[in-house]
Amino acid sequence: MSVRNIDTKEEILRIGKQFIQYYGYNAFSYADIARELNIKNAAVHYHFRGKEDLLMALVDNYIENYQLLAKQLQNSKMGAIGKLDKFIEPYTNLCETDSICIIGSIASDYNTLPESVKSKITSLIDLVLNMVEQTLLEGKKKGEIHFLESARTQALLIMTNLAAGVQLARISGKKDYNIIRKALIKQLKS
Amino acid sequence: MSVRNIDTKEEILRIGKQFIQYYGYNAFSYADIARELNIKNAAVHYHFRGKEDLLMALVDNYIENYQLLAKQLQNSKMGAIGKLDKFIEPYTNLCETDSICIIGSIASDYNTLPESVKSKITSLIDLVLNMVEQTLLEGKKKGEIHFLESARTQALLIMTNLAAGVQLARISGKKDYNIIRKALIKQLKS
DNA sequence: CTAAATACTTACTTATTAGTAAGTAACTCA
DNA sequence: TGAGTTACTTACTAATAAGTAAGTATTTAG
Repeated sequence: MSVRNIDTKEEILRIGKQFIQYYGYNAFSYADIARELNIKNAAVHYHFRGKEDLLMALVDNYIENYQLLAKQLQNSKMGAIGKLDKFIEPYTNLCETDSICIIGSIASDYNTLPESVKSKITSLIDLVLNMVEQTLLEGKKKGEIHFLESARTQALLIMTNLAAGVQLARISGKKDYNIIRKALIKQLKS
Repeated sequence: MSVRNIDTKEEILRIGKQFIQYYGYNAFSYADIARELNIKNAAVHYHFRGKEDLLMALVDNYIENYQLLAKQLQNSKMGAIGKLDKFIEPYTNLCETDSICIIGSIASDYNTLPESVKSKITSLIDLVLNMVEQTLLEGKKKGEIHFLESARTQALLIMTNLAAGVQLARISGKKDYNIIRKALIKQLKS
């Protein structure tokens, strides 16, 4: 080897994340990742024994990031709307690249995934739902936002609106996603 | 051939529909369909030249069915809530078999699909959204249901709640789907 | 300075994919 | 009755999938 890569493992994770959000788990291969990074097929297997391991690492990654976000939101003095914006922002970014969220992507391929991933994704959803729920409760307490359902139910509604919103945006364009996003915030404010 | 099948073509469509809702477009093969129907791979190709043609036929099928439903709802004397229930019912049935709706399934695999399908799925979404929008407008006019957003926006919210609701149900169970479904109806009634 | 560990490549295997060409049995209609 | 036509099967191909074993160059540690 002439030039060593600084961190191939992280690059594989980066591309893997991109691919799963753009193509879906069953529609990209180790060869695709290798091509993108100008390495060989087997190099990907060196860092992640199998596709299952790569997916597990990716989900772990998301869990870590959401745990971090949850802590940040907990400790932040930001208002509930601001916090929800922080939660919504990544979905808006996904739209820009015709990508969908990891939960939607995994849910779609769920019945073809190994058991290890199936059980891990449950904690990710729990984490996200709890974070939104807490933010909603806090905002309601402060009188900043309003909703009639339980915070948990409201969190479910918001999450499904966003997850399917980015999916819809792929087909009928970002306009529909933005309509959904704005309606969500508007409803909570009124 | 000893015994001729009554209608293999329709059987292929039936299984194809099942598979796309259960596994996703990129996770089932003609071999899978053939195995299920006890025919050979090539027999599937006889009825549908390629996977793309099968998918097109499936989407056409959905379009026909939704056109029929739209007409039925238009001519029905049923109330708006009853009509929405008729729209929601299939999603509830999908949940029972850990399946997701065709729009969600196609949206997830969208970036890997042939152009022909991509453009056709747009009309399906249009059809569904218009149907819900009209039902909402009618119900509002009669004072049967209430919502603050435009009927189109409200239709988008309902559709995304349901589409992602069935996806979520795969992972965290039917309970969450039912919470979403009941909250939707409750909100429209109040 | 050397042995082991790291980060790969080369070269392969086995399974599965979509798809096709050629053959065949049964039905259909003139 | 016999010449299509329909609905397949048999038997294949070329491409791609995930995955592995063995080799190699570079880095690190003692």
